[in-house]
Amino acid sequence: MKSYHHGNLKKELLTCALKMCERDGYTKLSIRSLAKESNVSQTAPYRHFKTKEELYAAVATEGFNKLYKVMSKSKSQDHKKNLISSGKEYINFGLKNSNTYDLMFGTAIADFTKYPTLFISANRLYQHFRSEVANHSNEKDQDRIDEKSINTWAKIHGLVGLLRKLQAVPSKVLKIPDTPIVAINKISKDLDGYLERFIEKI
Amino acid sequence: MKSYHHGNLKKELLTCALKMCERDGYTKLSIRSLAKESNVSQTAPYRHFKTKEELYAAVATEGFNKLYKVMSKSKSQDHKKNLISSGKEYINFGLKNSNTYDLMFGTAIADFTKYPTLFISANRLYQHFRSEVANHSNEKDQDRIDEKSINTWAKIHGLVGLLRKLQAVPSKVLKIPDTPIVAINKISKDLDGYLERFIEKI
DNA sequence: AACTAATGTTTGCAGTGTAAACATAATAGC
DNA sequence: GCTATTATGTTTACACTGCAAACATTAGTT
Repeated sequence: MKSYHHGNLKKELLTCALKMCERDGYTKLSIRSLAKESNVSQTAPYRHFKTKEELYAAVATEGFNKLYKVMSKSKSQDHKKNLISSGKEYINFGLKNSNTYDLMFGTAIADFTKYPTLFISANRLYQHFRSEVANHSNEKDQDRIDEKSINTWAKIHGLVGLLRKLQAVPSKVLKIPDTPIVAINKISKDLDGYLERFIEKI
Repeated sequence: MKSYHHGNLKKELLTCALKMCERDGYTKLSIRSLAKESNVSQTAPYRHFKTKEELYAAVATEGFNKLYKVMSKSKSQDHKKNLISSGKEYINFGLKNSNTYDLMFGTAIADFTKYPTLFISANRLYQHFRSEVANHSNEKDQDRIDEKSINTWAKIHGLVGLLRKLQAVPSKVLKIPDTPIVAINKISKDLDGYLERFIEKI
């Protein structure tokens, strides 16, 4: 028999939201549909997430944690290997979890520093990435390390955006010459080679 | 006296939508609010834009045309100057017209190739950018030119994304050490120098 | 056992995208 | 010039949304 109080609704809402977000996109993730899929009343989620943005923030936080996990997997002595592995994992995450990725890096959450746990998760990810860049580049100057890190991040982030455009397009578009799509497609087909060249220029 | 038929509603809706989009963000741009601000009935816009996405596409197209305009302004003999100018204009556009920028490069329009005028505008912009990269790099191999172009574009695009995060954050956050925000802020304060170094690595 | 706080439901409001039925005006064919 | 057609406007309607307020039930403290 179902009790009035759910007991662990917040956690259940969050995992449900993550699932829905990935399945339907965050634009389709509504508080009401979330409530319905969790078998509670329409407004029950408001006891745990004051606004929709707060729910977004919670999902995004989970995203950063997941991404941190896969990016800190590789612990080789070879720093270059670590960085390449991280890059691949990042791209993979962006392509496979594209809807969560949007939440993490898009504009749905206006100011991510408003949500402490989100802020912390994002910072931790950056610090890890930064240390990999520092290790690889043998750089000492802290400002240079920062610049290289942002630099590299920006490039990978931009690349993910472009690869996703490629994904979204019907395949016949690939036959139209002189479009950015065919250029991206070429990179996509030799992503490993691209990343090798990529890393040389960091 | 106001006639039943507006006469030029489509154009008026579009300019109004552009204005509203920039003012309030594209998430706030609703067909109903657009209708209201244009002093027509709630559903009048549907005679000109079959869906909301089609309206988005129209706004994004205008965005690409605007961006093309400012990026093809510089016509120096010095190819490097042209490229730097374009980069600056791109960043500037992304920061000043951030909401339109989201529409152009975000996921609100699932498949931009579905809208021919949008597709054409985006392609034209890419071709222009690509020719600037080609001119600057003195490269002949077409595949390399494509890769360099995508490369550079990805990086600038990513940078815009990060700079916008910086913009969105309250200034006190800049005092918290060891965050990506302070790293981005450093770049932001010497954007010209950054772009100079940037272009050397293309 | 009783008071309080936490967490659930019901109800209600204003706003949304969009389909359908209808009204009016511009236009094309005769 | 009259009429049939088409383009473009309005009204109405439906299912959905975020969220506030009032209420119900339970868990935790004292």
